[in-house]
Amino acid sequence: MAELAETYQKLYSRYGPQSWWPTSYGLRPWQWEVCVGAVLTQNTGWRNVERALANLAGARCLTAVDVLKIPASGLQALVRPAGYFRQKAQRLKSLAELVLAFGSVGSFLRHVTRERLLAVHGIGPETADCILLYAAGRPEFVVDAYTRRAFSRLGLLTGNESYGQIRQMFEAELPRDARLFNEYHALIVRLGKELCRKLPNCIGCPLRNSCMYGREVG
DNA sequence: GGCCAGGACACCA
DNA sequence: TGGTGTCATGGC
Repeated sequence: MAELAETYQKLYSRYGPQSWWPTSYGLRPWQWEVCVGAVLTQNTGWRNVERALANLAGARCLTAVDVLKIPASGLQALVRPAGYFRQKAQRLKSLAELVLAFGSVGSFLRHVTRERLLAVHGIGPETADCILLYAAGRPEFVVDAYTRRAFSRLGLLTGNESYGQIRQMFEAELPRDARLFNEYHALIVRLGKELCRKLPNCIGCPLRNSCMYGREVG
């Protein structure tokens, strides 16, 4: 499966560095903003997440302590643009509780385990891996809907693999390097946004003229 | 008006 | 264990 390393090189050549994760709303510390974004982006476009982050910043709800202090109804109103606002407000409070159980965001990121994150109601495997990779800087590969779609299109996945199977596939072949995993996931999302969702053999596929494997995609 | 977006969980067979 | 329904907003 050397294709995964080769695919990364081709995506990087095509799109260049993506430099995820954007943190520019002033939540503190910036790693907490990544954690909040990871929850808010669940099944939601990033533009709507940005509206919610701007609301939080505007209301000076900047830290995990602030999230615990604010009434649920107030937090719901702030995150409303990101959708599922009742669920996500509760999930942010649960995550803030876990963070503060470690004393600080820094301590939380150094010591929290993946299992401890997954034990939080509303934190699933992708959200947990996003937090570990993008906030804690740990080499945990993030799998999402784009990964399934793009690599199924390339014939490297059937589309029926579990989250853990896909994650293991990437982590087994690639060097465990957080910067690599960071860029790779972001590049996959960039590619995924260009792939036509409705037509598996779409002639407009961006891979058509620089196909990873020297053949038509589909 | 329908479809989709950087998921997770409850419920059921 | 796998399939299905639910949660919700905003852009196109």
